[in-house]
Formats: sequence, C-alpha cells, structure tokens
Amino acid sequence: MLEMKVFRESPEKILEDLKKRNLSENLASDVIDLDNRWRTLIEKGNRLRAKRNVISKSIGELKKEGQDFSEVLKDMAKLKEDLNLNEKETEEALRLRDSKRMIVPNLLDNEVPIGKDEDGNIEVSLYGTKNKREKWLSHQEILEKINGADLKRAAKVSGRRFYFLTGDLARLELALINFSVELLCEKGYNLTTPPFLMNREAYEGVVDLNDFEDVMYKIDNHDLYLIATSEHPLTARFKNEIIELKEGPLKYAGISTNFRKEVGAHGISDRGIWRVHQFSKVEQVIICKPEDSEEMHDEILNNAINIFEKLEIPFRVIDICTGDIGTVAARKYDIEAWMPSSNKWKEVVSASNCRSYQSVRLNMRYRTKEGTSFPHTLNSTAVATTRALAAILENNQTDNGDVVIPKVLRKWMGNQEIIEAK
RNA sequence: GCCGAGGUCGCUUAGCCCGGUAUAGCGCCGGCCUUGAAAGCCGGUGGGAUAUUUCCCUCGGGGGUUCAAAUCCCUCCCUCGGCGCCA
Repeated sequence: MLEMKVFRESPEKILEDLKKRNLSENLASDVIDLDNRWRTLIEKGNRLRAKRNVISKSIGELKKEGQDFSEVLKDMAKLKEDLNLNEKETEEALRLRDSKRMIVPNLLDNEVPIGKDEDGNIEVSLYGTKNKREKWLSHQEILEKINGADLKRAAKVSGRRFYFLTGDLARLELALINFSVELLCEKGYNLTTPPFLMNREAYEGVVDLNDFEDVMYKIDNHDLYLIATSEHPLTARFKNEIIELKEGPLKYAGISTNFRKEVGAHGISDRGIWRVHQFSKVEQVIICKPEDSEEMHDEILNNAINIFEKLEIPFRVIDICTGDIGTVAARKYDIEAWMPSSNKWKEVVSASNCRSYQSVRLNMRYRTKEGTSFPHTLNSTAVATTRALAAILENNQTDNGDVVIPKVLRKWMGNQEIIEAK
C-alpha cells in the first residue's frame, strides 16, 4: 500500500505508473476523491468532539458547584446525534478509501523495463555452461529411474501435484536446505522457522489481495491460511511495531514448507515435481532503511546467484518488466535455471524489493531522528527444493540415467557422489 | 479445554476499587555547559486533521452504559500461573 502523502503530494507519479502497467487511472483518482471526503468529515467530527469535550467539562464544574445543568444536557443530546452520524460517515469514507488504496500497486522503480508480459523481461546475465548430450531425460523420467518420488500414491492420499520424496532424493532435499542455510548463516542471516499458518489481517499486510483466491489455502472454520512462503510470516512479524534499525538491516533466513493452490496452472511442463501444492524453501527476508534497500536487493540476489553457481547449474538472471512484476514489488529479478529436456530457462528464484509497500500496510515503522518512518522490505528465494532438485536431476544426468550429486551437497550425503538408476 | 491473575506511549511503571487533562523513571532527540566527552540542568518524545496553531484521537481489539470511560458492564484476542490433555 502506498502512503497517503504520495496520493496527496505527487499523484502524477501514481498515474504515470498505472499507465505503464496498462491499468485504469481511476484506481488512483478514486482514492484521492475519497480522501478529500474523509478529510472534510474528520475535520467536522473533530469540531463536534471539541464542542462535546468543552460542554462535558462544564457539566463537571456545574455539578461540583451543585448547580443545575439540565439545559446543557439538551444541547448535548443534539450534539451526540450529529456526532453519531458523522462517525458513521467518516468510518465509511475511510474504509472505502483504504479498500481502494489496497489495490493500487506499488510504485515501480524507474529502471524497470517496460513490457506487456513475461516476453518483455530482459536477460541481464548468464552463468555456468550447459552440458552436452544427445538425448535429455526430463526430471520426471529421472525421478522414476532413480526411484526418487512416488507421485501416484501421493495422488491417492492427497491429490495431484503432491509427492512423496523418497530415499536419496529426500536426503538430497535436506542437503539443499542445509547447504543454503549454512551459506546464509555465515553471511549473518538469522535462521528463523516461522508459523506455517497466518491470520487474515496479518496476511493482508504482505500480499496482493487476489492471492487469497488463487494462492493460499484457507483452514475451514478458522481465521487461518497456510503460508505460501516464509516471506509472509517473516515480513508480517513486526506488524504494528516500531523497530530499531540503528544496528543495520534485519536479515533473516526463513525455512518453511510452502503451500500453494496453483489455480489455473496446467500443462505438460508442470509434470513431476516442478509445480506442486507443497514444497520446502529457504528464503531470505530483509527489513532495512530506504537508503539501504538497493544494496540489499543486490545482496540477496547475489546470495541466490552464489548458491546456484556452487550447485553448478547453468542459469540466467532476468530483470522483470512492468507487465510481469505484479502488485507488491518495485523491482524484481528472477533466476532461471536451464532445463535441458525442454530446452528452456525456467524460474527457480525470485528476488524482490518491495520498498515500503508492505511496511505501510503492516504499519511497521522504524525510528529516525525526525520521528518514525516506513522501512523497506525485501525477499528472495535462496533455494526452493523441488525446483532445485528438478534442475539438478536434469543437468546432472548421465547416459545410463544416474544423477551426479553436486559437490557442495555431498558432505550432507555421507560423501555419496552419485544417485544410481534402479 | 477449565480456574485464577494480568495487558497503560519505544521499555518499565502509577492511575482502575471510588468515572472528570494518562503519572513517573529509563531510553532516544535537541539545547545549555565543555577543548572534547561524561555528569548535571532545561525542553521535546505515538497517530490524524489543519486556517501552522489550534483541534481531535490513542491505555490489547470490538461493542455497551454515561454529559463524560484507562477506570463500570459485555465480548473476543493475547500473556503468565494452576489443573486437564498431549508429540
């Protein structure tokens, strides 16, 4: 959510952005109109309340002196009526204003490339070298060969897009988690396992409202949602608080299972464990002063780059364009791993700078010399296990269907070097 | 889940019984003093609106009683203690 002062002082910035995103300018002008209405009403209400307080005080005095105050009570009755009406109107105007304000997307960084959809994203760098091979098996074919997952029976007990990870692959998943957690802890990130369920109010602070329909699972009869990423609880953690950033940015490595509805997603490319309803992820979350956020964005992206370099998977970094960036981020980079079986780059990491969009919604502030201000929040995948596993399986396959375990993961696999095909 | 005690400004705390301007300390910011610092002293300290100097709001959340609610009543949330259940 954007601060009201942006709507009041520089609405042209918002309008310009809405144009870049191909969205209606009414989104912003509605907010401005409703804000004016609210301000008129609040001013009137304050005047009425000031009057009430004066009368109320005078009643106290009259009572103390033992004098009659029945006349004053009549004025008060009328005042109360006016005030009741005013309060209803004020509340309604504010509620409407903020419900409109909630759906206005974040202001984009000027550098975000202009584009209609994901085709407008720009490749900024390439890492690693692609292995050469005549024929590439897909990760789901390899899963079968190495007996790494049981999708069929997972469908029986849970439904499609679920999986049992088994044996060496389950172990490899833990290795990926351990590896990335260790890397982040060495860089000073505070390892945190968050709650996996969140209430609606906290959740509204951190996501696009459409996600309640398309992404998060709701628990029946409870005000609780399964988290889609540990970014959500980690960022919402300091809701309604004033935090200290004197000693530098707050850096967290979150570890959680993530639950996603994945509505509307179909297709052959989503087979196997690429797109699933549940997966583990190590996530980076940073809360920092506005002046530090660009540097922090580079840092979390570089951490992710570092992880995939060490895993020796070929990948590229792309700069997400205006049409693909979504509601919350001001700037976003993705890392796409090379998936040789489909001859495509596919998303494994997303690193966003959300600036103050989430902190305004959460009413999370930090102390400055002048008072309080809204910090910036950033998040990036370190490793999402199922997708990283799929990338490892494909890129590290051998002619007979074995999989070479990345060197950096072997210490968590009892120095095992290969997962053999059965 | 049951019983009891609690939740007050960034932190700690008084006020609650008995309704009438939310108290004090710490921290922080600024000033005086100082070669510099500390100490000391003085002032400030959350949110909102605004005619920019005034008003309003804020005592866990919501509702109610009242001219007036931190204070009384109802309800929900959370914390602590005891009991129960339990990986």
